[in-house]
Amino acid sequence: MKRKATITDVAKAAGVSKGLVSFALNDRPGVSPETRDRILGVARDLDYRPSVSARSLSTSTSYAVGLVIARDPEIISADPFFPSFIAGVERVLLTEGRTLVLSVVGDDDHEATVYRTLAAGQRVDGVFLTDLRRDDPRIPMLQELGLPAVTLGHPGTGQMGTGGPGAGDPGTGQPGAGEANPFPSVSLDDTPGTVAAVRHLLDLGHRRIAHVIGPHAMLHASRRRAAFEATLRDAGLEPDPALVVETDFTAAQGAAATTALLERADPPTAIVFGNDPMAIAGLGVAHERGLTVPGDLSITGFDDSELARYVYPSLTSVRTDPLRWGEAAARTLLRLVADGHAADVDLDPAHLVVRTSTGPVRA
Amino acid sequence: MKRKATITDVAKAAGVSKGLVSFALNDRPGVSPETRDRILGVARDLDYRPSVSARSLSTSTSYAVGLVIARDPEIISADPFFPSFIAGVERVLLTEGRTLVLSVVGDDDHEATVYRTLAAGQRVDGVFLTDLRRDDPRIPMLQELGLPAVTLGHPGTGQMGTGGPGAGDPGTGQPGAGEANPFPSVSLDDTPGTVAAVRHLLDLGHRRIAHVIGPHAMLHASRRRAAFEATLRDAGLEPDPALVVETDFTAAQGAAATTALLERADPPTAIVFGNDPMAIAGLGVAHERGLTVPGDLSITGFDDSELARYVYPSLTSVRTDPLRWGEAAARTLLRLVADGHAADVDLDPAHLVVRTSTGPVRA
DNA sequence: CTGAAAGCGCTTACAG
DNA sequence: CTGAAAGCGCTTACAG
Repeated sequence: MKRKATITDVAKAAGVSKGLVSFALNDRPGVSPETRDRILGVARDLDYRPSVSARSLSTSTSYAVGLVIARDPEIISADPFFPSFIAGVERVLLTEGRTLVLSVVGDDDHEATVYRTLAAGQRVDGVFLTDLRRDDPRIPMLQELGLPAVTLGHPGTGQMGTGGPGAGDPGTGQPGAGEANPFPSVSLDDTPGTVAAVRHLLDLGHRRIAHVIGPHAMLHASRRRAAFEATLRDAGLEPDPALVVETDFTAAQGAAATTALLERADPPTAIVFGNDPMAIAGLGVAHERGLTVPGDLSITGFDDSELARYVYPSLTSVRTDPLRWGEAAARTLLRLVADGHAADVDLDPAHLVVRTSTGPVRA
Repeated sequence: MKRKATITDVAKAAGVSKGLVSFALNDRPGVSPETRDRILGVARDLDYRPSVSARSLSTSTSYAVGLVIARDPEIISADPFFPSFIAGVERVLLTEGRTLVLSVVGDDDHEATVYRTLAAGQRVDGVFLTDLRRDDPRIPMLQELGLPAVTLGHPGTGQMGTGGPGAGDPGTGQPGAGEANPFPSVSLDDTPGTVAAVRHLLDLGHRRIAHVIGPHAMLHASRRRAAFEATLRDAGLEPDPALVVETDFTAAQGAAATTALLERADPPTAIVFGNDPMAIAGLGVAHERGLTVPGDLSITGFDDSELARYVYPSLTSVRTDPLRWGEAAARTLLRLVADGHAADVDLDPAHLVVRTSTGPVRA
């Protein structure tokens, strides 16, 4: 294990100044081609790699971006969203020589501390903001800290895309409380997926459709709920609040919600779940109670994880493509950090993937 | 967004030298209590946070550890092992002011590059080595790079604990090819879990038991296979190589393996799967083919993920506790980085959690 | 117990 | 096109 070569070693070996080596390496103008090639050759021979901390100190740049996930460990491991999202992020970071700093914090208190520490210590140049919440306190905090960020979805309207209100899209909801997003957003509108799921069930004759959603505090939960209810109203049905159950996204609460719904005097004939693990747990509960799916109960999931296609019956789900989402978010964040601004990105909206867990309501 | 306070600001405000501030902050001896308190007070007032890159540059320490995962994104998101492991790691990192640098690389070529870059750029002070492979090339590489590491399991014998060969444990296998582990290991012996799963099935009367394992190149796959076969031999049965199917750990290949096994002229009456997603996919295939579980087919999983208890029938699985594993690995790595050495850790071995996906063989 | 200074390995004006 | 020097914000011997 030989001592690491520094820029001084390279300069000496190439017979030039450190400054020139730096210029050559970062290919900035002002270095003659021959000198440049010579320097690069020497650097390669010496297996020279710049020290990130030295660069960071000079440039006030960390060459890293941060993701802090404020969910219970149990949920994170059950829900395939984040692993896929992260894989997408990594895909672009790797080619850009950037690094991902990941933080998993249980509760929200710790969350603020983590952001402050990351920002103050210059650990990261920017962060991803996921699981947007109503009047998300992280947005002003990040602004105050001067830490660039990219939001997943619009803070005003959840994850909504540019679609905007109109064109007969009943799930649109109101365009936010007027608060503009100071950060670029990368959105994947899940409204069409939710709407399609409900319409699909309506078309199959279902009239009592339940909705098992994520934490109310998360914007996308309330937005999906709005889309869900608007679609019902569009069909002339009055949404029954008793058929909406809030959960923390765990399979455990998905199962509990299903049990509660099925034990009602007037149980639903279909349930729309907020993620696949809950839907799979719901499937389990239905089977356990001797119900057949979709004969007695239709079920839809959300996110279309790998398992969706392999459970029995295979799960009708809404595909959101977390991998591409991660890629787009990373590209946007890098651009924001580099240029000081970046345009909003709207990915292809979520769409329904119909499989066999949904069927006609029993006559 | 006010300018960040530096150590110079604190020194000035406290009327002392930068050096003394540094001593006070890192509570090293040689600062009078009163001065110390004054400095700390000023630091708090100014909301001072040391610049990590400046500290890194002075101390040649990055205050970060690395995890590079060389699996296909698809697999990572299906398998809850890593998310849980990472959550455990974070739990201890957070309290130690350390940070996790995560890298996800598809293929193994990129893997080496990533390690070299992390090491050369001084991005991390140490790394976790997961998914140990036969004669793992990463071990000599890391040694050469001078990058401290902690291995999950012993390189010689897979994930085996200290249990060692003997005490009637048929799954022990040979104690490695003599190559000593230059790094401390944190092990969670999965042999007892595998043995218990097979014995459980044998007790239920099963004689044709299949094994759907992970990639052969991964040590734990071959070690579990050895444990599996030894347990069968112990019961006087000759393992049938045709009943062992290698997969890449995806639900897709778990499903395919199940189909292949069930289409045999002499299908198995029980299948032991290498992870839960494959087992759940296997469950789906069985149901799809009109088989009942466990009536016609018994199934066991591995890792005991959250979903295991909520599918139907609930999945008998082997609990490996990735969260505690992550905590222990992080503590060990931090100790190694700080002290230059750390003792091996053996966690409680994996154990079987019996649920309802296993039952007596049909008469 | 405290201060002044050098050094970590880069980048970046500033001169020539 | 190239060199010499200052500076980024810390830590750490070295003196006193």
